[in-house]
Amino acid sequence: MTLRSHAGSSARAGGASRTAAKLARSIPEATVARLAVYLRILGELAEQGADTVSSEELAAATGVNSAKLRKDLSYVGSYGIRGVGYEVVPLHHEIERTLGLDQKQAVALIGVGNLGHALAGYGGFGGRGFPVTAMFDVDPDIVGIRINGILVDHVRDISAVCAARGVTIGMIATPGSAAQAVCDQLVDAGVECILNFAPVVLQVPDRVEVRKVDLAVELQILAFHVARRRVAGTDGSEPAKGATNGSVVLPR
Amino acid sequence: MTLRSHAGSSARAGGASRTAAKLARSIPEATVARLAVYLRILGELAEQGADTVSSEELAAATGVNSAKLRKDLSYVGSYGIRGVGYEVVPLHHEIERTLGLDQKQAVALIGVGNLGHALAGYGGFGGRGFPVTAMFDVDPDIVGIRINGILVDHVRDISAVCAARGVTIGMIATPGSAAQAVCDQLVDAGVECILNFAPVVLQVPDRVEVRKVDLAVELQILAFHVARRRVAGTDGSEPAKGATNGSVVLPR
DNA sequence: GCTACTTTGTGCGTGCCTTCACAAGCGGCT
DNA sequence: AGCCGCTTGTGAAGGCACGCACAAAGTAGC
Ligand SMILES: NC(=O)c1ccc[n+]([C@@H]2O[C@H](COP(=O)([O-])OP(=O)(O)OC[C@H]3O[C@@H](n4cnc5c(N)ncnc54)[C@H](O)[C@@H]3O)[C@@H](O)[C@H]2O)c1
Ligand SMILES: NC(=O)c1ccc[n+]([C@@H]2O[C@H](COP(=O)([O-])OP(=O)(O)OC[C@H]3O[C@@H](n4cnc5c(N)ncnc54)[C@H](O)[C@@H]3O)[C@@H](O)[C@H]2O)c1
Repeated sequence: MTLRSHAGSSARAGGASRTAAKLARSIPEATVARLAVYLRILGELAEQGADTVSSEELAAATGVNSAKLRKDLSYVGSYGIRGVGYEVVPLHHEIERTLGLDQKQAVALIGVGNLGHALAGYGGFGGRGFPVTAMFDVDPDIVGIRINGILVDHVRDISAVCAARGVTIGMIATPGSAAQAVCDQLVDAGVECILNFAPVVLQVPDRVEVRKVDLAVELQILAFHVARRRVAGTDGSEPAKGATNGSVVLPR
Repeated sequence: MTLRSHAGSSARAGGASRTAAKLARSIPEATVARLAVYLRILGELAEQGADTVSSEELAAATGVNSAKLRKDLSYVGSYGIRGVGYEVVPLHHEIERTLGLDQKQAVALIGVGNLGHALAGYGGFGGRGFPVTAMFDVDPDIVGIRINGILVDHVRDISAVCAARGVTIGMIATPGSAAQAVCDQLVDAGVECILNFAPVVLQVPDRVEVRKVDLAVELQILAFHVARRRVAGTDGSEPAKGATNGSVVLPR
C-alpha cells in the first residue's frame, strides 16, 4: 500500500461509485477546509521529526472526530498503513497536491490601510504558497511605497498588473463603499477567486468565487452565545452535554 | 460550490442542548450567522429610509435563497406582512434583540502587533456593540501605549482587568506559539467566548466557545478551487454557480 | 506460519440544513 | 363588499455531513 502508484491520480480505490472520469472526484467543501488544518499540523509534526501519526493523534491535535478525519483523508487517497498510522511526510505532500498547493498562487491585495498593512506584512501567506505579488490603493500617500519589496500600485492599473503577474486570487481590504467597484475590476482582470474583508455582499458573475471574512459577524455569533448562556444560566437548567446538537436555545 | 456558506466554525463547546427551558427557542447555528448579515443590510436600508423590504429583495442583497431567508426570519418571529414584505426598522430591532446585541459585550484584545493594531483601530466593532475595552501584550514597547484612549496592559494582568471591565469576549492575535497560554489565562479570567486569529487549535474546557479565523485556510480553499477549475477547464465540466458565503468553517 | 493486536477505510443510520411548492393572509382595486 | 395579485410562513422532500461500528489489512510476537 505504501508504494502505490504515484504519478497516477490514484483514482480512489475499489468499486468507486463515482462515475470515475479522470478527476471528477469531488471533495466535500467541509473536508477541504479541514484538510488545510491537517496540513498545518502535519507540517509541524514533520518538523519535529515524527515519522507516522495515527488518526487518533491527528484528530486530537486538530480537534476533530477521528472517524471524520479518516474519511477526509480517504478523499485524498489511501496513504495510511493499517496497524500503524499515516506516514507524515507523504501524507503532507499528498494533501498539498490535492489542495493544489503545489502550484503557487499569486495573490493581489487591494486596499493597503490598517488591515491591508497587516495582511501585506504577514509572513504566513508567502510561506505557505501564497505570495502577495501585487498591491493596490488610491491614496497618493500609499501608492508608490514598498512593502516587503513589493510596490503599491494605483488601482487603475489592476487589470494590467494582475494580468502581467498572473494573479489568481484577490484580497479586498478597502472600505465597504469601494469594495464592489474594486471587485468588478478584479473580475475584469480575470481573477476568479476573491477573499473579501469588506462588510458588503459582493455581486459577481457565476464563474467567480467569493469567500468573505466578516469579523463583525463572528463577534455577533459569539455575542449571541453569551446572551444565550446568560439566560440559560438564570433558569438553572443545566447546560448539559447532550447531543452535539448544533442548535441553540434562546429566550423569547 | 461557491455557495457553501456554512458558518459553523467554532468549537461546539459546552453542549448547546435543548433543555427545554420554558421560554426557549432553538435557532440553527447556520441561521444565526446569516441573521447577522441580514442585520447589516437592514441597517443600510433603514438609513436609506426604506420602509419595507420583501424577502426577495433582501435575499438578493444578502446573496441567499429567499425561502431560506424567510425560514431564518421565522425563527425571530413573524414580523412580515403578507403581500407587502417586512418592516425594516422593527425587523432590524427584533433581530438585534434575538442576537443579544441589545446588551453590549466588552471585548478584550490580546496581542497588539500588526493584526492587533488593525483590530484595535477598527471602528466597525465599537459601532456595532463590541467596544474593545481592554488590550494586552508582552512587548514593553507596546505595553503602556494608548489606542483610541485604551491603555495596553501587560498580559499578566489579564485576569484582573478582564474581571474589572466585565469582558465577555476575547480576541487572540498573538503569535501561534503564545496562543494557548493566552487562551488559558482568558479562560481562568472567566471569559467563555474566544475569537482566535492564531493558526493553532486551542484546547479549552467544554463550556468555552472558540471561533477561529484562519486566513491561510481561506486562501487554501480558494487555491483548491483555482486548481480544480483549471483541471475542469480541460474537460469542460461546469464551473459552479456563484453567490456569497457567510463565514469561516472550522471543526473542533 | 499462525495468532493477537492495532489502526485504517467505509457502509450505514441519523439528523441538520436547504429548497421547493403552496396554502394562508393582507392590501388594493373595482 | 368581494375579488385579485402579491408575499409570507411552513410542511415535506432531498441532500449532505457526521459519527458509529466493524471488516479488512497490516504489524508484532512466538
Ligand atoms: N481593520 C480591521 O481590523 C478590520 C476588521 C474587519 C473588517 N475590516 C474591513 O476591512 C476593510 C479595510 O479596513 P481598514 O481598517 O484597513 O480601513 P482603512 O481605511 O485603514 O484602509 C482602507 C484602505 O483602502 C484604500 N482605498 C479606499 N478606496 C479605495 C479604492 N477604491 N481602491 C483601492 N483602495 C482604496 C484607502 O486608501 C485605505 O488605504 C474595511 O472594509 C473594513 O470594514 C477591517
Ligand atoms: N498579520 C496578518 O495579516 C495575519 C493574518 C492571519 C493570521 N495572523 C495571525 O495573527 C497573529 C498575530 O499576527 P501579527 O501579524 O499581528 O503578529 P505580530 O508579531 O505583529 O504581533 C504579535 C503581537 O503579540 C505579542 N505577543 C507575543 N507573545 C505574547 C504573549 N504571550 N501575550 C501577549 N502578547 C504577546 C507581540 O508582542 C506582538 O505585539 C499570528 O498568530 C498570526 O499568525 C496574522
